[in-house]
Amino acid sequence: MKSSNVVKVSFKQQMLKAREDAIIETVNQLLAEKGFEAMTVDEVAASVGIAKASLYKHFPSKEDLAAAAMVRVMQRAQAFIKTLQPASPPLDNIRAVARWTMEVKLAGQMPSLPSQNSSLRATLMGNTEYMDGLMEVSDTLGAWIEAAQKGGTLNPKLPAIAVLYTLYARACDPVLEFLKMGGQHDDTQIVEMVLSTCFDGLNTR
Amino acid sequence: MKSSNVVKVSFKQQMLKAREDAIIETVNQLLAEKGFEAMTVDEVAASVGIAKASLYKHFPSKEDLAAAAMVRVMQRAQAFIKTLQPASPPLDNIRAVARWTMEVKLAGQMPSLPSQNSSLRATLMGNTEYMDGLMEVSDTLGAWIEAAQKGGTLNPKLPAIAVLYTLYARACDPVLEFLKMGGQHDDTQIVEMVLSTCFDGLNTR
DNA sequence: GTCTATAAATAGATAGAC
DNA sequence: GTCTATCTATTTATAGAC
Repeated sequence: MKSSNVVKVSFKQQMLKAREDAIIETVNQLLAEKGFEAMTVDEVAASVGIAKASLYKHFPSKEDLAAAAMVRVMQRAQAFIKTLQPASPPLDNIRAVARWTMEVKLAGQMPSLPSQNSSLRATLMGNTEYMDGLMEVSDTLGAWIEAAQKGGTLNPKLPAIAVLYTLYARACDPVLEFLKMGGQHDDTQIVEMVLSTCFDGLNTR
Repeated sequence: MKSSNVVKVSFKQQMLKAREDAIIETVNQLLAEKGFEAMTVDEVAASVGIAKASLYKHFPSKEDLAAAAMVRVMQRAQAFIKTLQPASPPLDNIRAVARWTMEVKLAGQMPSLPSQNSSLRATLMGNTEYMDGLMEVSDTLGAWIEAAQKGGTLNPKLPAIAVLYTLYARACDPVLEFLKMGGQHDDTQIVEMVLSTCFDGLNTR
């Protein structure tokens, strides 16, 4: 009897999680496509295929809805970073993260960060899961950056924080979509080009 | 009598233009601060200090209001480019444009480009003034880029269009505001750092 | 052209039945 | 938890007096 209950509850929870995953997936896509302000809860509900009121049973507000999607992306980033070899040259890992970020963006799955004074910003900053993830990622990348600078592969004259921000900025680099719209290059080529401009610069070497 | 009329009309038109300039100035600032979707017409009216209905006598829609601000920025870019010496090394002029773009952005006067499927996008693409300005700027920069690539100062392996997009992207580079928020560097230092990452890359040279 | 007042549409969010 | 129906606030846009 007890174990039966446990199983039932677990099953229900699995269903719940599956649905919430579907919701977050949709929100993620809409955030990447049009941003937080332009995305409407009606759209989300229609796209998921449930009533708007049902959405609000899962998430208390539009901000929390978006925050859940941001948390998921952050978790994916953390998961990807864990697949990298700590023993690899730091620059290799840094480049791998930049490449991953751009691939996600090109796949239309990178939610654009909220602009300066969005209501989403405050929600995100109060979201422990998101902030913890952000800090963990920043710590890992920061260590790699400093190691690469000491190792002489990354320019040691740049503040490490500037390098870190430059990496983060690949998540919202419009060059990727511009080049994709041009139709002259496939995703792989685009990623390689932007990687080149990012690490090697525009000038001749 | 006739000349008096002419003067009167001209004066009225000057007043009109002055007011519209003030409106556009405000819109420009709001666009830079929060983007098109988050900016409201009420805000604009309140900030300018006139009634909302009066705004609509000047501009037929929110999109046209924003487009006017975008046109003005484009005109400023064109004006700045005209101050540059055609005989200068192309790379110098390219860097000057990049620097100017970032300075405008840091001053909070660079409206963020509308995301992929914004209603503003369509309006802008149908705005001859804006599109003509964009093409003129692109032609000038494009010529400099190709000259710099032939001259061996810009990496000739990169498609010129990719270089052009990379320059345009400085107008919405979040690294600038991130570094500014950090408070560790002044605007001049920030511009120099981002210029360095843009043209020299993150790697050691 | 500027204003007050008001439409008309849409947004985020909730009530309450099932 | 899901739904339909509704609320409340806000938003873009207009009417109409001056």
